[in-house]
Amino acid sequence: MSEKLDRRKKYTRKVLKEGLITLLAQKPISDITVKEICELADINRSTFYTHYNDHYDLLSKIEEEITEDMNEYLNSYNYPAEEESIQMTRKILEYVIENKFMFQTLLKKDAAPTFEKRMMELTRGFMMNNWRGDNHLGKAEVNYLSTFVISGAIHVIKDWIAHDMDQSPKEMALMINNFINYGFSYLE
Amino acid sequence: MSEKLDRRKKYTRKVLKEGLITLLAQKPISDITVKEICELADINRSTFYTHYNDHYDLLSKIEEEITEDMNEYLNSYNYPAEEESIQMTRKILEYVIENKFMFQTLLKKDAAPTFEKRMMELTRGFMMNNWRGDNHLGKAEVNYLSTFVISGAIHVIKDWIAHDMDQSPKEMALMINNFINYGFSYLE
DNA sequence: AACTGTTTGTTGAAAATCCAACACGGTGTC
DNA sequence: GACACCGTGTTGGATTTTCAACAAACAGTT
Repeated sequence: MSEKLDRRKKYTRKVLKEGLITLLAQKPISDITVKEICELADINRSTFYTHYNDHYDLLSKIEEEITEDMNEYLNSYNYPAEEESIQMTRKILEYVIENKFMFQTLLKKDAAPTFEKRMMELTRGFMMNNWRGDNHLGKAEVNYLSTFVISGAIHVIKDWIAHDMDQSPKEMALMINNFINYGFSYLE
Repeated sequence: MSEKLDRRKKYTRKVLKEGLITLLAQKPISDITVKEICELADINRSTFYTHYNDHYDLLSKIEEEITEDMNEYLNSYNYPAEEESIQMTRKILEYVIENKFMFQTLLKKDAAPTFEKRMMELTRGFMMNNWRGDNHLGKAEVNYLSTFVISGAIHVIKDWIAHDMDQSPKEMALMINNFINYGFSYLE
């Protein structure tokens, strides 16, 4: 599954990714050139093309990596003495805080529009698996509702990021959870 | 004179140097192994040997680089409205401050004993060239005196570093200069 | 429309690095 | 002393990156 990477490959991809992230903090992906990324990363441009098709490809690989990593984190340790539904939300927020800069640039308006979509899907999948299992309703309806609810939650998170994460993850998790709960109460 | 370095060489040498400096901040050069440096720098050990003979060699290259760089700096721009003899000392201190961490580790006791010697020579050469030219005395005596004076000055700088550079470079330059002047007044 | 400058994607050969393996010397342990 | 362990320096072949060059697409200027 995961190819063996020798040191050089690892390094090359690392600095190219860092380079793109840096540039994404300044301008949207469409204004960024491959040449620019390579100069910043101090990597020969021809090397770039042995790893990625273009800078959009590189961006999607970055996003892929983050979502994979986040997914792993979400499925890891749980705080034992906390209500299950709050835990989930809290862990998501913690992960966001850990990768503050990354999320700030990738969720920024127009910087990388696809990232938000990925986050939606990941978060939704996770929630669908872990939310209290008492949904005896039609799958379709539940799915649509979760889209509705999670879209709202994600945008609250974006707001939170925009306000430089003033509230603690725990605090925010409680609040967002109330929103989500209220949304799901539609089913009852 | 200076060979052309392709990106890879530059990078390799850069991280190896950084690695050694990091380790030197923790223990003396004699306790450091080549293997250790390579692991920290994430560079294959065989590559190390294509650049340096051993870690002492690497250290000397580092020192060489610093002294060259410092020499260049010392011969650069002068503050126009300041007395010549103070300027010199001040520039030296400024350079030290710019490379604070480097000097702190390299001048640390037992970390790298040769560095001090290099600094002595460099500083002395610079002073001999720039000090007021009214020395109609025998070269030999002036040389010995300068050794005496500069050795004192360097150890004052070491003290200054050890005290985390509380005083400003300008302040220190004035003070050290007074010491030096007093030393040279021996000749009069 | 011709011109200028810039980015793109691709190529081939040179250069550098990686990796695994080796024999060797030192150091400490039983 | 025999033993295991670890760092050393070196080698050869595989892999990767670099560099310089190229034709092509594109944008902006006059």
